Amino acid sequence: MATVVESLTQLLQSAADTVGLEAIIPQVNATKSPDLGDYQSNCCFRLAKAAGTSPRELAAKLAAALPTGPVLAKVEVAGPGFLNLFLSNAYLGQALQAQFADPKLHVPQTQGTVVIDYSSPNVAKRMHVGHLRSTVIGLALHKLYDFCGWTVVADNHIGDWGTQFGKLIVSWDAWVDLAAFEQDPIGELQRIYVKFSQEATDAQQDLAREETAKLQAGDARNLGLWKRFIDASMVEFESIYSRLGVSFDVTYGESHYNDMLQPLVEGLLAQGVAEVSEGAVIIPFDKSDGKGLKDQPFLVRKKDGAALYGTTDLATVRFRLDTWAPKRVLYVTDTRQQLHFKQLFAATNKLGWNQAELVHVWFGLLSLPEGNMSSRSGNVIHLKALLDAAVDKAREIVDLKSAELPDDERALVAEAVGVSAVRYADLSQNPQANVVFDWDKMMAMEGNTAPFLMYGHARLRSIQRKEDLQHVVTGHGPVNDAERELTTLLLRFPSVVPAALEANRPSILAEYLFTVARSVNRFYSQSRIKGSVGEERAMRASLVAAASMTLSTGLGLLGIPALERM
RNA sequence: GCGCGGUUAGCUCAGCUGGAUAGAGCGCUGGCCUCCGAAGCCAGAGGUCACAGGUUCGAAUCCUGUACCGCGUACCA
Repeated sequence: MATVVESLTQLLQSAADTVGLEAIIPQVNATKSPDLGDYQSNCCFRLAKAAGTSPRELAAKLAAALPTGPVLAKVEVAGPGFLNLFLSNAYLGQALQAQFADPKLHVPQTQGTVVIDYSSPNVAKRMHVGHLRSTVIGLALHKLYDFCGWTVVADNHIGDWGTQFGKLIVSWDAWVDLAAFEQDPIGELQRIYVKFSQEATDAQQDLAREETAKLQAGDARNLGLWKRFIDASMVEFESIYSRLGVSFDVTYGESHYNDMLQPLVEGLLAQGVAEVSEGAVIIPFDKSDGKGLKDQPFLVRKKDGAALYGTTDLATVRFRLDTWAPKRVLYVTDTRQQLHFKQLFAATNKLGWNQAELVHVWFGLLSLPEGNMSSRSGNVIHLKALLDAAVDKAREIVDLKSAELPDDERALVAEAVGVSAVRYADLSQNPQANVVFDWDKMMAMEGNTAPFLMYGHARLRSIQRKEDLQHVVTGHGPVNDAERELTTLLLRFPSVVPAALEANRPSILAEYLFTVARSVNRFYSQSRIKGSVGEERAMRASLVAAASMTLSTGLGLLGIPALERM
């Protein structure tokens, strides 16, 4: 069965043919108020001039040619030429049944591989709230693409190579407290790293460069220490990832590309794409390479011969193309790297590496009220501390509201609710705006929050249990306003998910789910299942089933568990 | 200088492939649990959509300019 929009578009098209309009693509949109119908079309404004009439007259002709019947209950011409389309309740019921007979809820499926590069923290540092956005947005995209049929390769491109290791090695030799390292590896690494950046002498700085070079040349001792730092870091990262439900397919860090870098640069020089400038190797651009790229060359080798992250990223593109032949590659990082990726993409164009669509999914900066976050100055909030605080707060609420649940379940609920609240706080806002960290906002549990959405779902499931309802959608159409509103909203799911995916903005889905949850609350305050019988009961039970499936599926795509009880 | 963002209700923000009276949350005021979960629902107060032009039947949305804020802008990532 076609989706609602497809059906309406088709009806309009055939009406247009009847009237004698040619080659139009009539658009229909959801209305914002039920008095204006369920859908409306503005096509008459655009077409009137060519047809030699006024929009209103044309709308009247189209309305007359639109057959009311099984789909359309009523067509009205309104205002200066709007065409308001009212769907029949019976059709809405059938459309809902068809949508929920499909495990993918009519979300269009796409073939192809997408590589998603997200989270990507630096080794030897504790994850802080600044890492939240990439991780949480990246995970949601991971799930969205997966749901839409893509083959997803999630790659955690960790910062496990480069100059910070020389510094760490020098710091280790000078200051490490092994007992402290045993206790809290990352804490100790971070302590000595901060100490280095605050206190290192010039001699130590030089030594650090030497140690970095030795590491990259394969020095056994340095490699051993390096491995130790990474292992400790991965334990730390995993503890956060398991709470956030994140898992990667591969974790090729920057180190993985080390051997490819010098041959790559030599190749670029040989091809004439790169050139030597001021002792360094650059890929120069002019304005034909992209807006703002003039005089912004891409650096691929420092004058001391070392590679830098541009080099690594270029090698990474090549490796990903060769390994997975992706159709699309997403880089989920903050706004500060926009120029870098613009340069990287322009460089791949010059090289003819056009097999994949490379997309920088960027998000705004998270700062603290005291200013920008900085690991060095200690002006950070650790992710674990934030999650723990949110879980503690959730626990208080669960204890208060759901004392009847067993203790261990309350603990699980608190963990799910607290972590989800934090996750949703970040997911639900415009990713491209900068935000100032706010404890109360991150841990809010009322209003437009994850707990609100989870509550909506849990309550639907509770109704199903208490009323012993089947978890299926029959074809009975809605009757009252709340039922119609919920139905038409649920029918929009198949267009919302691809929209969120194509914009690479999970917040589009989050916002939709919020409106669904509100509609659900209104619905069961107006339409009681208990005590209802016959067709009315079947219809309401269907809405409960359809809404709970939509919420659990949608929440799942955001990485939020849809609990049965909370 | 150039590039990329931001500016909408007291506060935090949606809405930006142009559409009919600009929406939420928090806070504030007032209702709703003998009734399937009140982490909820209903009602109310609250807005020159930064400013100025332009395009259009129609602009918070598109274009141009201005102001203020943030970020980036060759050897860190």
